[in-house]
Amino acid sequence: MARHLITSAIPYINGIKHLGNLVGSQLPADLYARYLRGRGHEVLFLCATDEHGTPAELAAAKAGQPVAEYCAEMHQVQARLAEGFRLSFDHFGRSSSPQNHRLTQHFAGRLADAGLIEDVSERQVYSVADRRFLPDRYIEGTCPNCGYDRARGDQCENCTKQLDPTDLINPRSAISGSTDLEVRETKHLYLRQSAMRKQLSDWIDSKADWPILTTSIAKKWLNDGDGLQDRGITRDLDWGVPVRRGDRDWPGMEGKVFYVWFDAPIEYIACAQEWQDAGKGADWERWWRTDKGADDVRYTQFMGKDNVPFHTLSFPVTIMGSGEPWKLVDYIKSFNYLNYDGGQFSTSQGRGVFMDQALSILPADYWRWWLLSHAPETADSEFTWENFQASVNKDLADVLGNFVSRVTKFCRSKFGEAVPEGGEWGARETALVADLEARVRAYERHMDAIEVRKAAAELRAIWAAGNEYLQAAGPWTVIKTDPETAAMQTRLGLNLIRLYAVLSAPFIPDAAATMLGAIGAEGAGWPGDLATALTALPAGHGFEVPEVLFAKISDEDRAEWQARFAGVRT
RNA sequence: GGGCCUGUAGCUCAAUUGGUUAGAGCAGAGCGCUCAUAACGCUUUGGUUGCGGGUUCAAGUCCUGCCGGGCCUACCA
Repeated sequence: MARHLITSAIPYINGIKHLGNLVGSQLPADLYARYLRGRGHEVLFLCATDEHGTPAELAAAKAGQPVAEYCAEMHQVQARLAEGFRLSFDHFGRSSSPQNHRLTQHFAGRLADAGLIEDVSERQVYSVADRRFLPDRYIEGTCPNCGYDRARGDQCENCTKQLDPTDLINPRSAISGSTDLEVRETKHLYLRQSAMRKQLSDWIDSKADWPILTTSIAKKWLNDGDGLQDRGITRDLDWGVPVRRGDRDWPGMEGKVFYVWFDAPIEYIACAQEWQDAGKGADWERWWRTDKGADDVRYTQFMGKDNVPFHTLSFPVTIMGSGEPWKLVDYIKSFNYLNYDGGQFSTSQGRGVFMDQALSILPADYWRWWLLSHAPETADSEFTWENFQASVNKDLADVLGNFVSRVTKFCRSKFGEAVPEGGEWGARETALVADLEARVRAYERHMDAIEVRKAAAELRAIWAAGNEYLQAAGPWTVIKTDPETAAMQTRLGLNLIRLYAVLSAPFIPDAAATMLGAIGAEGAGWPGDLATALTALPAGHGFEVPEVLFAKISDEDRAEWQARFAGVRT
């Protein structure tokens, strides 16, 4: 059995995430983690909240709270929602943890010792009224190119021209609207990514099996213009990891913090320490240090495409540049965006369905199934209520839910609530087993390759095979003339429920648990040989008819939700 | 502007990386079944693979030019 380290891109702290965020990283990561655990592998699945940066400070200010308090609260909110969606993190950490502070400072020290950090003096816009330096996009003004009066300091959204904040006419703070701005000199640390360009390039080139989306973004950044640019890794903010060189002060950097994108990926590592410190495990370094047992770990990261540059370039520079034997990522699974009904999901504009709203409408499994079976793997995909209703009703209620229902109810009415005895498999059963053997192995291949949509399609076909078999076998007719054979057919049907529960658990864990509970097979393991797996429930084994697994979404429900979520979240 | 991705049936997606007659699910039509959440099964209609050239014995796949959609473009994270 292999050991798998899995991390999901860590969600930003400033609010509740929407379904697009969920399907882009945390949900597929959970699918993979659950699958690998199901196969018996040792898994460490980590996620955390990303808590630093200007937006967090502003969100806290807006909420009228100290930023630390705000982040602590929002972390709890996100943790509860993660539980609600059954995200099976081994630990859900915080990038503001003391462990991450220490580790971030440690990495910075190592990188400085290796000559990969340099001081750069630069001029930045400072807002006197806000008493802070403003990131480019927090400065608004009139576009010198097209005259649009709400152009941002990095780019004009109207004419798409890239801008420098000092280009803007009548610049003002996007935070307060103040025009009391001045350009001040400030010193920052830069990570000399350019010095490792060759090493990174060779490394990316060696990853021929990565999704095109991942490697093409990485190569673009490596080769665009003058090649990979160095990157500022410090900011003039209060909230963050104070700039220190390991455990020493960093002269000239007093009062500054590391840039959120420097400390956020390091939290993947620190999170393992948090996991251990929380008493959930031991010896975290055997997951992260190749000199301490991690050389047999396979490390897989999940993220939306916007995160790819940081995971293919900046974080690897941090790891490689440290000169220490930290585990590098083995596979990066990246996703496109999920759109909402003709436009984008938007956190800032409150457009779409958010995690808390989703759970207030329907249980997690409904969302998990739709989102995963429509994961934006090759291109952006789109959520519509019609499609959601159709998929849920057909796949979950009709194909799977109704199968469980018809088998258990038929058995109860004809044989009672125990697996019936008698009869032997014939040609039809042997053919079914052969068909399922091929399908289950195909399902495993897709899951191993993290081909999410293909895996979902195969799983659905496996469910459908049960209905096809029942229809062809017709135990409700056979029982009139040959009760023994009908008993055998019904017994196989009950065993199929057990099989389906195990196979489906990564996608729909709650329903899978209900199914296993109903047939009294809670400890059922991953199927090896299908003939064996489908005889696991012996004659005489008791079961119960479960409640309806999936209720259908009515046209009225759909219309009501469609209307409710047509506007913006307030 | 530059780069990348994408365009296949009414809808959502496949197509073993250049190889028979382009396949699934949904929706539509017909038939069957009656155990089941009016569920299930079988059959079936539906495609000039965005458009035009080119390479090749062979192109959805490669090249090229248009047209459309999307993303990224380094100080939001």
